[in-house]
Amino acid sequence: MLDITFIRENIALVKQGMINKGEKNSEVVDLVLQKDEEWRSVVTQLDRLRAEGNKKAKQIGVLMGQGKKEEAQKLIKETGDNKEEVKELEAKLTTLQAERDDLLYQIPNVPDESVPVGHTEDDNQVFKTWGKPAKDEWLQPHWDIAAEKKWIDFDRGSKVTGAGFPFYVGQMARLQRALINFFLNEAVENGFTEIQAPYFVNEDSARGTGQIPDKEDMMYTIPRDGFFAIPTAEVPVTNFHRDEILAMDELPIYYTAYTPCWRREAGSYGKDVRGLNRLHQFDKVELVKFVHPDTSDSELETLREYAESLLEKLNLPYRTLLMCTGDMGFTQTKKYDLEVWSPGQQRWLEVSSCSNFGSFQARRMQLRYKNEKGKTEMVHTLNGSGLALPRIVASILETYQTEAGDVIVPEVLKPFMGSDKI
RNA sequence: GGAGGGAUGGCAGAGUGGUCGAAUGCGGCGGUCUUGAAAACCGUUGAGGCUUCACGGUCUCCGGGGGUUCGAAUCCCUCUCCCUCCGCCA
Repeated sequence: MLDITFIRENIALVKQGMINKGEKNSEVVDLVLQKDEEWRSVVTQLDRLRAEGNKKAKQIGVLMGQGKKEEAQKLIKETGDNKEEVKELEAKLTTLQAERDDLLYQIPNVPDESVPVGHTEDDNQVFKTWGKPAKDEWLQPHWDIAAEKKWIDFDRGSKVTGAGFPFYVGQMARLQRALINFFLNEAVENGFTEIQAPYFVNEDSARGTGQIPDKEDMMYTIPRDGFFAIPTAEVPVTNFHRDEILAMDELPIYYTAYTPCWRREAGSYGKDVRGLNRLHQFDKVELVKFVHPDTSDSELETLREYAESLLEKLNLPYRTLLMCTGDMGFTQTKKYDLEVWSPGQQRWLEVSSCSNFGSFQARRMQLRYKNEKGKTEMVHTLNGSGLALPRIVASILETYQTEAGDVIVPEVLKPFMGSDKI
């Protein structure tokens, strides 16, 4: 969420940000300010009353200590009416605060000024392209290759769990393990600390990174225990430092974590869900950064460059998109998407999303640091995929297939695969 | 799953109804001393809100939530987490 003081001082900016992100109800900005004013006036009233009550209670204490019971009794009688009023105001304050926060949660993060204004994916800017997308006639989509070699078993996955939960068999399972190892090793060599995280999180964590209330429907739930199956490692890893105040010399902090990810993906259909394009369970190596506010802009660029380097090492053609305001999401100030080329489908597939959240997540999580002057301030958080596996697997199968029907192992994965062919 | 014991400031650890937001020690920061450092000594040192140009004033927070009371870190209820023992177990 945004800082209410920031909103108060930047009304036009926040509203314009909402409009640019495609949020229609920018009048919530006015509503939240109105609520906030009401809230503050009640706080002032309540504080004054409580101060009075505290003073009397203290006096009573002193009198009791001196054994002046009658005088104390007299004072006790006086406190009665005050009490009722305090209770009333407290209830009012709680309500106002809930209403204010509710509105506050509806206001998205303000896009960075370098982000192109636009409404649909057509307005995203191609920031970079790398490699030459293969276009040969004979190229097959990965689902045909995988079926032929019995590498991925979608049918048994459906039987055992449901659609979108495939089995990976034999060399395909090994290829996934190879990718996970490759990605983790690379991340660690680039200064990220490896973390193994819980696969379920509680409600506070889901709220901390903004899945609740914004994207609640994307997650699988374990109602009996109040847990959510993580849709990305971002959730547990970013919440790792929730409710903490970090020392400035601890920053920046870089983490990487491999986890499975679960997403309900309600409403998806058609070519988007074919093969490995969109699954309910998939594997991903995630990257998370906690940084000083002054550095988050440059940290986003190095995060993007790192993610790009993985695709380059795998020798997979890709392009990087700078997402426009309308296509970037609620919590981000700026976001890049990396899309790998799928020769068998002749289309781009998103394999990484690198985002700067500014202090938006940190404020929800009360994740702060002590700055130069000893004042506590919100840190900035960033994250990116490094990388998501299924579409990489798809792209490898399609890119590294030969006309003879083999699939060659990418050079950097050979040490992990123990063979030249899959 | 059963029985019992806990949760206090960065850490350790007092505090069982009344000037307690909290003793004391350690750590941190500043200073004195020193060529420098250490030791010693002195001072300082939680977070957040409201208000104020500022000085300041004031409120809230002793795991979370609720209650009793004029007054709660202290009493009651409840939840969560941790520890010990038993059971089960990868």
